[in-house]
Amino acid sequence: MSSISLTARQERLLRIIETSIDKKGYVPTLQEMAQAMSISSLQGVKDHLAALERKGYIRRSPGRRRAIEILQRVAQPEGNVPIIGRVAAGRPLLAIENQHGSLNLSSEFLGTGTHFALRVQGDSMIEAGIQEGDYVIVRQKEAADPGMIVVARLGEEVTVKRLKKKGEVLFLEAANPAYDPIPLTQPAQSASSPRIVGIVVGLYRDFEKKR
Amino acid sequence: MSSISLTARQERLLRIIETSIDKKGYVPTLQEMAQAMSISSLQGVKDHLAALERKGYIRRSPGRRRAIEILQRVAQPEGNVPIIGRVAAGRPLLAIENQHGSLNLSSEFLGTGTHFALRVQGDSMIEAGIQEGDYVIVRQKEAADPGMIVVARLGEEVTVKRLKKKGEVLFLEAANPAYDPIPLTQPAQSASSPRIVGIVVGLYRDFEKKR
DNA sequence: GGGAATACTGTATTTAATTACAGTATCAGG
DNA sequence: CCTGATACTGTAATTAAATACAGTATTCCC
Repeated sequence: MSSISLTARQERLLRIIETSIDKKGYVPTLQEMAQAMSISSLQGVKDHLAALERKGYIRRSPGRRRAIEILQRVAQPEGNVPIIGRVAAGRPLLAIENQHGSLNLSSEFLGTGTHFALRVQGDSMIEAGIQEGDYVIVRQKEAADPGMIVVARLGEEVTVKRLKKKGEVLFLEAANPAYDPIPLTQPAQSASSPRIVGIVVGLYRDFEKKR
Repeated sequence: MSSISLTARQERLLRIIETSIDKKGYVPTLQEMAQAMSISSLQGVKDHLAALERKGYIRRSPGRRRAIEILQRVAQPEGNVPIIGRVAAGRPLLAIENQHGSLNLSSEFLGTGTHFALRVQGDSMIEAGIQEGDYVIVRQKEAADPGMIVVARLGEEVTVKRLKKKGEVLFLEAANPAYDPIPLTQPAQSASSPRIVGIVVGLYRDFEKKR
């Protein structure tokens, strides 16, 4: 999933083209691109397009108007939920290297915010109807209400747990009683202490390829 | 979800435009549309576009090239799974009146074929991890292998069941043992006898709005 | 320190694609 | 039976938008 890197200006132009296609449904003209990038000459835009084509991000049909085909996107389109693999402690959660594919859900099901999907390992949430191999759809958020199913980071590991409140203390509790509840200090005192990274808003299960 | 109806030719043109946008990412030219519709004059295409605009399906920017915005689609875009409401015995399954919205899944998760989504009512499949209110993603198919979870029509009702084989006879069995298994005659002898309409390939659960 | 890539300005030219105009034929509704 | 909508053919005119050409400045790297 790696690709030739773009300069800041080239990436900005590609984003402009992507946005126009997503919002209006058609490709902008060179003049519109020039305006959006604050370039007064069309040649500047042409140079950027040539670079984008050379790097394999777009394909043009010479001479033809608005005939730009996007081969590789830089921005995730609306409703596109990236599937995250391993979650390393130091790295940002949504690092590109980590993406194992994507799920596309209508925004009516997602609501607002940044979302990602995570493959569930183990059977700790089996009693909440979440099985091993399921994808949980997570909205990135550091606060959650008791009763919600959350995704939390414990050092190098990421787990799906239910948030419970006993007295004044918040606990991360597995639906499976075989696991012990984990107390939560809020706000997190150190980098290694448990931290909520998001709340589970949806679930997807694939009955065919249990990879 | 109702709208002004299109003539056969108008609908065909709209489909051609939609297909071009979905596959290539940009709007076709009038000449390309004419060729695709086997019309030798551009005026014929212009007339159809005028009708589509008047009926509110598209929006054009006069004079500007390839500036067609689609306001209302006729064909479901790739990966778009319609959510079906009630399933009446006489009517076709995918009747438009019946659509309650749509789920959008990447084609990597869908595979080939026609799909629809169905909201699960009741707890008959709770032991297979399918809960009330879940959406099952169904691939339309009349044949299924034993062990698969299928959607079957029994007169006016539609149920989600597991297909089992006992000797030479196929049964529709609920995961919940409180329900009795239903024998299946294959091929179906009459309109009222049980009939498989599809196999369950995926499941989506919304943790937020349990409408 | 020279050459190649990036990142532009500015004007002139060309052409892809839309419009415009002038017709013809069919069908449904009042 | 006439009017309005649909469904075209065919050619000419127009213009939106891409090219082409001639430069300049900056940065990176071998």
